[in-house]
Amino acid sequence: MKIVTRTVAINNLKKHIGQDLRKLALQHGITTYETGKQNKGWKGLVLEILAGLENNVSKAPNGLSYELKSVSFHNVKNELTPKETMAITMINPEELKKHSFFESHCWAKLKSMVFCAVMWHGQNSENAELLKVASLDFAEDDELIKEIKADYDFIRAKLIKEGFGALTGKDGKWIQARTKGAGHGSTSRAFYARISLVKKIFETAS
DNA sequence: CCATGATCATTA
DNA sequence: TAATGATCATGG
Repeated sequence: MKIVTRTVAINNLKKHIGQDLRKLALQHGITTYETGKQNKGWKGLVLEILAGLENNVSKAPNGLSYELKSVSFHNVKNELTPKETMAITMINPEELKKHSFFESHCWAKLKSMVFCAVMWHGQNSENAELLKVASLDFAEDDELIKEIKADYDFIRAKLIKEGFGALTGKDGKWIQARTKGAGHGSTSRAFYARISLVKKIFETAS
């Protein structure tokens, strides 16, 4: 098991900017689209490997103190805009009730992330280029963080007051508690970063 | 079987 | 286009 610091991970990723991720996925034996079935998580897996993490799709933490995330981008009026929201982490109802924002997994991951912008080529895209790599550290007194914390507190209060099932993607200004089930009846929830937040993060990190 | 990766489908 | 909810492939 190699030790990969965040800096090293970023440098590793930067070597691949502009390259076709699908080709790299094949080199590393990651199923993308070849079997006829789409693995929606393949980009994330490729990125983890490219960063030097020999991780699989196990649990959330990459073993270190940072998170590796990828976001699809597409062009809107000459501007590169995030196409989708970004999953941050799963919501554990018990932990959400007990922990404040700065004790939460959500914050732990958010404060030290590595973002990968990936070009989106339409649905069922078979290829994607790595557009950009950015790292970002949040400070606890960051203005943006205060607002995110407010969203967290709002969602937390709603969970306690109305229950887990009352949470919806409508809640929150910067982050939301969307459904993210296994797709077979069971549904859980996860924190998602709204597009506006993703965009802001990239502007800040640039 | 479930948690995790992130995208897909539908609606406005 | 944007927003919200639902879904799939993968490995332990």
